Amino acid sequence: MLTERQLKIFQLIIDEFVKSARPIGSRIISENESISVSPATIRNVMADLEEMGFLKKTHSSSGRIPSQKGYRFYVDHLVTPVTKNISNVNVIRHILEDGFYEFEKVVQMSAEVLSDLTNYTTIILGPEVYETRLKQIQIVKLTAHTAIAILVTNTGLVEHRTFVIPAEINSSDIEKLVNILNERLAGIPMIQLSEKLDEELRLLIKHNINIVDTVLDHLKEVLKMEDELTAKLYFGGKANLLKQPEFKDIEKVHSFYSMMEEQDKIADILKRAEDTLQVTIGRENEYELIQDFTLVTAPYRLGNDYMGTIALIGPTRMQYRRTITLLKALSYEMTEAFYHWYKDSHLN
Amino acid sequence: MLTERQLKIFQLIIDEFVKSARPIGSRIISENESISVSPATIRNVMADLEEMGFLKKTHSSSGRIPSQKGYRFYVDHLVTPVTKNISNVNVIRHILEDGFYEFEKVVQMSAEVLSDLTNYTTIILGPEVYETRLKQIQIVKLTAHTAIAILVTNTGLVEHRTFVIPAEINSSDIEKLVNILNERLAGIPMIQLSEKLDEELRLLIKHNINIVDTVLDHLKEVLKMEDELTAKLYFGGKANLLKQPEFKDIEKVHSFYSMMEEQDKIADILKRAEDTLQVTIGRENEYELIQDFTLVTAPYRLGNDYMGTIALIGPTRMQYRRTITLLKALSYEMTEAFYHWYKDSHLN
DNA sequence: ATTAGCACTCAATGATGATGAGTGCTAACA
DNA sequence: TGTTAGCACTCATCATCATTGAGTGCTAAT
Repeated sequence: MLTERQLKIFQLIIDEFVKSARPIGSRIISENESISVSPATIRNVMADLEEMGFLKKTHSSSGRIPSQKGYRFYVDHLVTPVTKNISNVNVIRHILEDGFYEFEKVVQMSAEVLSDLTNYTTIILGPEVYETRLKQIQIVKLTAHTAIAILVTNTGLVEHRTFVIPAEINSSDIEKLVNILNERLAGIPMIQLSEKLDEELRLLIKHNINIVDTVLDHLKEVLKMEDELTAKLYFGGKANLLKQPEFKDIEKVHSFYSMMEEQDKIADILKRAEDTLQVTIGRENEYELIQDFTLVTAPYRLGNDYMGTIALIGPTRMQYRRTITLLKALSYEMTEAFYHWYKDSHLN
Repeated sequence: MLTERQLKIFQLIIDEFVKSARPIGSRIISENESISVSPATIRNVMADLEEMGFLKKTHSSSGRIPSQKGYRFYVDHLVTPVTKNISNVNVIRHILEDGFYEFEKVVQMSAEVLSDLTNYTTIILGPEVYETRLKQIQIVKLTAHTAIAILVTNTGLVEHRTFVIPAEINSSDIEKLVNILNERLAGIPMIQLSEKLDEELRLLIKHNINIVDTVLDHLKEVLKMEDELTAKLYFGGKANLLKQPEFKDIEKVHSFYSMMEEQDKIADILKRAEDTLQVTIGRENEYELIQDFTLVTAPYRLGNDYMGTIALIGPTRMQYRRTITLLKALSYEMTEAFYHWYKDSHLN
């Protein structure tokens, strides 16, 4: 176990390093008011901490910087349990209360605010589509041979897609079609729509409406919506990390942005974060391109059901306390907001 | 006027500089097969070109790089009139043909493809909303006290927004409301919807439907859609410029990204590009933050009406011929595609 | 008009030394 | 026995300086 003094010095080193991004020497620590021992003593402590693997040097006579193990320990044992930082949490709450008009916009705004507050990059994974159900479908004839299908989900997401229709089809047929679709498909999980249409509705529709098969084929394609159905990612503060000194060479910038372009990979990782707030530091990340960073993730829920994940990416030299506090707050507030928002949508 | 030899050497210098991004010396030029004079002679020619303002030096004994005036001259007089680069143009055409299912996606994909083909950053300005009209409106009740209004424009754009409704209001009232709205508002320019509702429909609606004023107030707000109504920007290849050697220092990267965040400014600039293909080089740009770059813009149309602008941002050291060819091709193809797509939408 | 030759300029590179922030170790001290 | 002053040592950083080489402009010869 660590002595109290060791802990204190360790914490100070982390704090200083997070501020300055430069190796911390014994002198800087000794200048802290709360420290009454000499630099030499601190050097001894530092040597101990290094031996235990919490600190490391950049070269043989440099100051110390936290190791990955050091950060891990810091996060697990030294990050004090969320002191509610009132003003910042309020910012978040206000957004969710005032601006709660639309899922996508709320999420997008949250991502941006969180990035502004932390100076890191936010990624929010939207609700799993497996969970969302069709609320209503609408078809709007746009030109003589094209129409737009609009799908509204129970989560308030609106998806739309244009498709080709034969010129012969008339408006009242479309109206009938829409009616049948709504009667039979409302409440069905989005992921099953296409299948249901094919298996259960095709005959029914053809019985009732004078409609060509191609329309149904197109509609089936529309209902598949492969791309749209995978959960969406919302980004905030993509450019924020440019401010961090660890990005002084272009190479890192480049690799960061190519990482951010691999949305499938990112989505995969965020999907796994269903449980609770998680901090994954450097090499702990499975995905290679993130191994220079720390990823902090927290789920948000609808009631008890996992809905999606909020994530922050920053340098391993991260303001962990602040980040964790804010992320916890946001995930809590989002969960709350969604609860109030949707609590009656379960009823109908 | 320039002699033929001066022209040839000038062109070679530009070509070389575009490739290498390094000042070009007389030796490099003399090594070109098509040049039969000695480096000394080339130096004389270069001195002439410099005196005329087409070239400049980075220091007193360096090779030459093109000046802004040089690029201007190159673009105006030496860029050969678009030799159709078949394979690339075909890529563009395929996207527009195969993928023409939805305006937004086509535009987004075009932006990305154009960026991939050029390695610069693409910005596409969506259709002016002043030109677009309401095709149909739909209201979907989402929860007991919220509803989503969905607006489809004649250009196939789908906008939606959630708003609060009183719990009392019932579905058949909403249906009636939607009917009236569609009867009276279809074909009206998006920009006037809110006003029309207030001035002409308020009484009519209240006459026919048992509805509270607050609903209409909310609806009026929804129809305003301030943010959504300003033409949208679609980006492609935002990270591409990182590859260019002129971005080796982080400062430039940073200023580039802050420039890209000023969407209003960018939209303003692109709106002015209604006429024809324009190349604006460095300081020719009014907007300061772009003055290190070259902006190439081309409009796309619906018939003869200006719809929006396609733009490429790259370093002044740009592959002008290629860029211009591709941009012309894309603007032509988009105009064509929209024409075929919408030609009958004028009729109804 | 062209070009070989030459002196000159300057960015880029690398070697050298000084500086200083930092260490570990030893010995003295409380 | 834990703390600390003192000291030799390490190494990144920075400035200085010389070298190199790619480039120029000018002059004189072709």
